[in-house]
Amino acid sequence: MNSLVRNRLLAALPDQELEKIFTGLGSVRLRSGEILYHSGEEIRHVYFPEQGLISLVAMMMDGATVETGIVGKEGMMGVPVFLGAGSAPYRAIVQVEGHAWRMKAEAFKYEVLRGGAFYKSLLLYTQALMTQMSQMAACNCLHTVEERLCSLLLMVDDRMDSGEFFLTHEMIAEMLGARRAGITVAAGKLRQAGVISYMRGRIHIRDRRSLEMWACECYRTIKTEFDRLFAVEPESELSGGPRIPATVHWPGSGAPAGINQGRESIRLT
Amino acid sequence: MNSLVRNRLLAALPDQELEKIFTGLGSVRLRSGEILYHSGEEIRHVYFPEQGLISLVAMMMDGATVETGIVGKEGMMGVPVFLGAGSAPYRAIVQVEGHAWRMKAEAFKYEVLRGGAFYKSLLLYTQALMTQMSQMAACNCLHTVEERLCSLLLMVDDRMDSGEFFLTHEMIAEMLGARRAGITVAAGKLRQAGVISYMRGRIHIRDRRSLEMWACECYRTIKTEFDRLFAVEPESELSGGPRIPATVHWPGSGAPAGINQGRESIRLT
DNA sequence: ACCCTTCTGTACGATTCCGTATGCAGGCGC
DNA sequence: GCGCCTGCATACGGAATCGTACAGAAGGGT
Repeated sequence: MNSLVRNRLLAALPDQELEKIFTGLGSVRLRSGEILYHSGEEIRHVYFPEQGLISLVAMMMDGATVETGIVGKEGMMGVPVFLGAGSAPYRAIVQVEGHAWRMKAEAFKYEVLRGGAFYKSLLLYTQALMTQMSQMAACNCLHTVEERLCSLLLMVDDRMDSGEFFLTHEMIAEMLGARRAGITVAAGKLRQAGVISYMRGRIHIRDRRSLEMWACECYRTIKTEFDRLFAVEPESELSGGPRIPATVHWPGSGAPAGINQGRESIRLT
Repeated sequence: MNSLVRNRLLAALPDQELEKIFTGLGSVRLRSGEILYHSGEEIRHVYFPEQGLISLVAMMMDGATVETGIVGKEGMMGVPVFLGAGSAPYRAIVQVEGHAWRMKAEAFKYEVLRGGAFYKSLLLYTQALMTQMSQMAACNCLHTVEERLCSLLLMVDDRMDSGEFFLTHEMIAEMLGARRAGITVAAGKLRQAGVISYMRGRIHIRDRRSLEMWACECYRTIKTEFDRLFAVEPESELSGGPRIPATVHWPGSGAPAGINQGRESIRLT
């Protein structure tokens, strides 16, 4: 059975709790380039991506940007709300279009701060995000653009439903804090080696195994930590995967199209 | 009145709660170079530094290191415990000797996870730490060793009781993920300009204002976020600063020496 | 007083990446 | 079919940093 909720944080909830949360959720499209949070501004909604990709991006005064975190269907955008801070000094921007559930920050606080399984898993998710940031901090310092490109592609791919996604060299450059031309060179090498192919933003992972060889260890470190923190418990596997409350009424304009398409497995585990 | 508890997270607690926490605390010395947490290993204690400095350090397989977080009297070492993860993929190492309160991880979980003011402020501290990591990730990518050195010195200085502390070029190199020789060159420039002076590890900040000019914006971004999250509420300022329960019995071998020396103000605010 | 360790100063070729620029190509709008 | 915008390829001098190496200086131990 394919599930209707693909966001892992939501899908892992006990039926009762998911049902309760669900009434506060609305479905929204994530459009590439859309800025969800501006640096320092009040956070109005938290997002639970179902498809697509959102970046946490640190911005410098001269306009330089670096991605410091990445959120897809495995996580949530809006941890600062969860932590009791109304804003954060970084920007959240949609890199790969898709759709997400979202919830008003106020409602989220009200709903979640009472504790429960959801709360616990959000704490763990926060730890995972910190690991990501920490490792990226080290990675940015020690590894080449080429290695970091490979890690990025792997992390993106983990959060996608197919081995293909849309990211221009320009966008990647902003994520890695490098020049566009530098990305072209690095990506060119990967293409030459048959590891990836791409054309006008459409990137295709051709040989994932090789990509992992070219990547720095940071990718694996981060992934291992995610896996450790969100190890699937035996009983929840037996229970037939993610559930959705029977009585749910779909908010917004109905379920997003394509929700049952693509690969079934969530690869980030 | 000088306070006996200088750790800000503890000092900010209401009397009752501090008293409760205090029974679980023991006093320990932090010795330079001491490793408090090994990467990936179970965390046994959480630490609340009173003096000195602890680094969160990411380690690569080839032995390369980069600091991704820094903890002094403004914070706590052991956020992963708080978040429900028993370990984290980075190392905690004492950079500047001092002393701290520590608490068994189990007791900490039992004591803290019940909620209360402490819990709330730990959530905020987690946010501050994430900001630090995030900004450092960007900084490592975009700024020169010289700029980053300045930021580091400022962050260390903020957590010290005097404008002087012990850090060799070698140690700084490991924190910044750079070569020792590179640090010598950068530090040499600062000395030439009269901004700092140093001799065999003893570093003296001579002109803080200039140091801030040389530093990248990251220092200020991080500091601003700390200040925002831990803005002192009016009434707690009126109440005469940090308090300690009247009935406290000092754990360990009594209060550490020197606890009433040094500057009174906690500059990290 | 002397040794020995630790810390610092400095140098030099190699490497990575930047800043910038110029040209080509795919694909959309008209 | 023709422009035009966006995305990609490539080049070249220059800056930052690396890897490495060697030597001087400070200071503690014997």
